[in-house]
This record gives sequence, C-alpha cells and structure tokens, in this order.
Amino acid sequence: MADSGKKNWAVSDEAMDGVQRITRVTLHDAVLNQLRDMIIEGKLAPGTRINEGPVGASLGVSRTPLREAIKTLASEGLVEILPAKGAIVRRFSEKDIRDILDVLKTLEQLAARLTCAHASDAEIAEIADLHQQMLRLYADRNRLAYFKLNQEIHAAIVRASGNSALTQVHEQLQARIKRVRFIGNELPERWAGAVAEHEEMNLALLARDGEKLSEVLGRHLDKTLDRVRDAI
Amino acid sequence: MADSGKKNWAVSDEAMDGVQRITRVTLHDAVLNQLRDMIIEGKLAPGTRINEGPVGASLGVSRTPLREAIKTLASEGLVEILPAKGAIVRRFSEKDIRDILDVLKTLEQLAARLTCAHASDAEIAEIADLHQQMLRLYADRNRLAYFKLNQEIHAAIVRASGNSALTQVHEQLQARIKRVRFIGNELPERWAGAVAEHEEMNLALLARDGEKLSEVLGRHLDKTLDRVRDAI
DNA sequence: ATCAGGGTTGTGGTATGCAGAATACAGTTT
DNA sequence: AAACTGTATTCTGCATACCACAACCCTGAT
Repeated sequence: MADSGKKNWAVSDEAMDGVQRITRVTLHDAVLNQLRDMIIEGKLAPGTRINEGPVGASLGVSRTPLREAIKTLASEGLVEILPAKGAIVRRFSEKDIRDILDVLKTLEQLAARLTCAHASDAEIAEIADLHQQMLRLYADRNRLAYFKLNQEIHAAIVRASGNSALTQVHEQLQARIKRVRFIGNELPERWAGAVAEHEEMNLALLARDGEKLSEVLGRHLDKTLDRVRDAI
Repeated sequence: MADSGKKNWAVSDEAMDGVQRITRVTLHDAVLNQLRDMIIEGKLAPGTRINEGPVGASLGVSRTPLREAIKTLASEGLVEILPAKGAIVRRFSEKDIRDILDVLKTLEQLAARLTCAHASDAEIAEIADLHQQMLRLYADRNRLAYFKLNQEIHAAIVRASGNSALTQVHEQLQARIKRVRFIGNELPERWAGAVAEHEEMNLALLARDGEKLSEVLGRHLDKTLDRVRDAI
C-alpha cells in the first residue's frame, strides 16, 4: 500500500527532512475554514441564512467554491440546507447538545484508554506541557486563549490514540458544540471546577492510568452539560 | 424550538395527519447518493480517479452538482481530494479498518445501553422483526439481501437509541467499511458465526439487557475484523 | 538513462444565463 | 381589519462557457 516508487532522487530523502510540503490551499478549503470559524465564533448566529450573493461577495469569492463549502458544512452538521431556500446555520437544542456530549464522552473515554496504552512518551509530555500552559492562562484569566488551549488538549488526547477515524469523528462533533461550550464556563466557580478536573486528567495521563483518565473525562463531560446549559 | 407559528389553518392539523411531505431531491443529493452507492458496491474501486468530465457525462449531470457531491464525499471520508489532481476513491488500510471498527464498536455499545433503556417497545419489536427476516434470508443463502438487512439492523439499533448525533456518526463510519464488510463474510462458517451472534443480540435486545447486548456487540465487531481481513 | 522542452488534459475558479421556487408586496374581497 | 389572491422580486439550483495553471505524456536531445 505504501509508495512503491523507486526513483533515484538527486536530493537525498535525508536532506529533505524538515522541509514541510508546500500546501496549496484551494479556495474551497479557505472558504470552508473561514465559514466554520465564523459559525463557531458566533459571527454567524444560529438561524442565520447564508445568502450566496452577499456572503460570497464579502468573502471575495464566486458562488461555486462558496456553495461547495456550504455543502461540506452541511455534511459536518453545522448548517442545514433547505432545498430552494438555502443554508441556515444550525441551531442546537439542549437535547442535541446532550446527545453530542454523550457521544463525545464515549469517544474520549475510548481515546483515554488507547492513548494511555499506546501513545509515545513524547506525545504525553506534549499534552502535559499544554496543560501547564493552560494553567498559566487560567491564572491570567485569559478566557479565549484558555478555551482554545482547552479544546486543543482534548483534541491532542484523542489524536495521541493513533486512531484517525476516532480523531476525525471527535473533531467533527467537537466543532458542533464549540460555540456553546465557549459561551458556557463563564461563571468563575464553574471555570475553577473545570480546571481542577483537568489537573486530575493530567495526573492520570502522566501515570498512563487509562481507567482513571477515562473516569475523570467522563465526569468532566458530564459536568460540561451543566456548565453550558444556560448558554443554549 | 418547535414550529411556533400560530396561523389559523383552514385545514386542521388533525386532517393533515398522515400526509407525507413532498420531498424535492436536489441533483446534488441524487449524485451524492449515486456515487456513494457506486463506491460501496465497488463499481468505483479504491484508487479510481473520479474524472469530472466522463463521470458527469455518464450521470447526465453538469460539473457543478457533481463537484459539490465530490466535496461532500471527501468530508465523509470516502474519497480523497488532491489539489489540482482531482478526487480518488479512498483506499483503506487494515489499520484504517481496525480503527473504524474500534470506534464503531464503542458507538454501538453506547447505543446498546441507550436503546435497551429508552427505546419504545414498538421500536424493539421492529428490530426483532428485521432479525427474523434476516434469518430467512440466511436460510435462503441470499447474501446480498442478507447483508443489507444486517446493516439495517445495526443501524436500527443505533437509531433506536434516540441520539441523532450518534446515529449520524455511526452511519458515516459504517458507510466507509460497508464495501470491505460485504466482501468479507464469504466463508460459510464465518457467516454462520455471525448469524449465531445476531441471535444472541436479538435475545438480549428483547430482554432489554443493555449490558448483555453491549457485550455481544463487542464480540461481534471484534470478530468482524477477522472476517474481513483477507478482503482488504 | 536522464533531462528538457512542448503539447494535452483536467482541475480550480469565474462569470453568466436561466428556470423555478420562495418570499415580499401589493391589491382585492369580505 | 383580516384574509385571500395575484404579481413582482429575489434567490437557489443547475448548466454552460471560458480561462489560468498545474499535472501528465510524449518526444527528442544530451
């Protein structure tokens, strides 16, 4: 299945090591990411219609790539497409959020066991490092940066599982509730509680105690619903 | 969140009960489903390039909806898009399959508990009915129909959980390995084993024994990897 | 054999046109 | 005034034409 090309390269593979592939970003991708961010950040509120004309114009893009991006967003569950009416930013009910959190919980618990069992020391150290950074952001009460790093930690734990299907699905569901999750967590005591749970998570991770990590993550996500409930 | 329109209808809601909404299928959707089926059924083999020109022509569709459908397929993980090169049907390695099955197992086990706890008797009866139909197809050695019903049973168990995020994610992952799963299961003894497991599943479901159902599903999916291994 | 050019193909993107559905906006009736 | 109806307008869904440019293919020269 691997690349079986046997070319003799003028430049050795060794020499090309740290070189990062140049990434041609298609307009489709750019628009997709832009729109996704706008939804998550709330610049496009739930219920908002995505009008191809104006939106495309404001992004400086023709209808074609815009429409492609919208279809992709629909398949990711961030917008709904009503035939002949267009796309509207999806609105999540409390049950939707609960359902998503239930699945996320299960996924992260699976990831917890896999990561503790298989991840490299380097990966774990990196997550622990993220955790330390996050603590500093908490000390500074830098909510936005804290939030982003928080999401990144969860994503990193899942990624370290080495299961790409798991990573992708987790990312998809995480994206759906990012918005509401950010709005929640506003009260100081809730925030403090979340940080305490993360501290537990970090210890379990460093000890490679999958069961413990799974248990803490479960609690963490159970409480998340309470934390965000009034943000819906 | 429900429709809060307070119009006075000339026709009462009662009278409009059994009326099924007319569904306009956009070309985008039609093409999407068609292509997905073609990939799952193997008419588009892994590695095949989806050439916009010919494919569009053979489907009798212009590039516009075709390209939209391709982007959606990419987001579903069924094709890969290489910028400036086009889309190729994704090829799954054994590790990919294993990863997906691991996630599917976790998801179905979650569904098992939810369904046994919350599903209506009618839903469970319907699944049991599907099971009986499947047994008849097994008796007839009707592999294709058996396979489809088999997939439908798994999907129905998940759907009965009432968790739509779970349902959607499950469907997405299921679609990715449908193909390889169909090719597997060819040897009679494997087939018989799968049927036996389904029999257990059915009993657990009727007894609403979530733990038992979860355990059987776990075994079932663990064995699935063996069943399909040589089909990769 | 490797490499450099040159033609071909196909994608990514834009612009445009058009049928038909949705919506908004009347005008009419009761 | 409220409800209905017909019309105008907007916007989507889709097709088509067109272009730049990257990728591929082939051939010829070193």
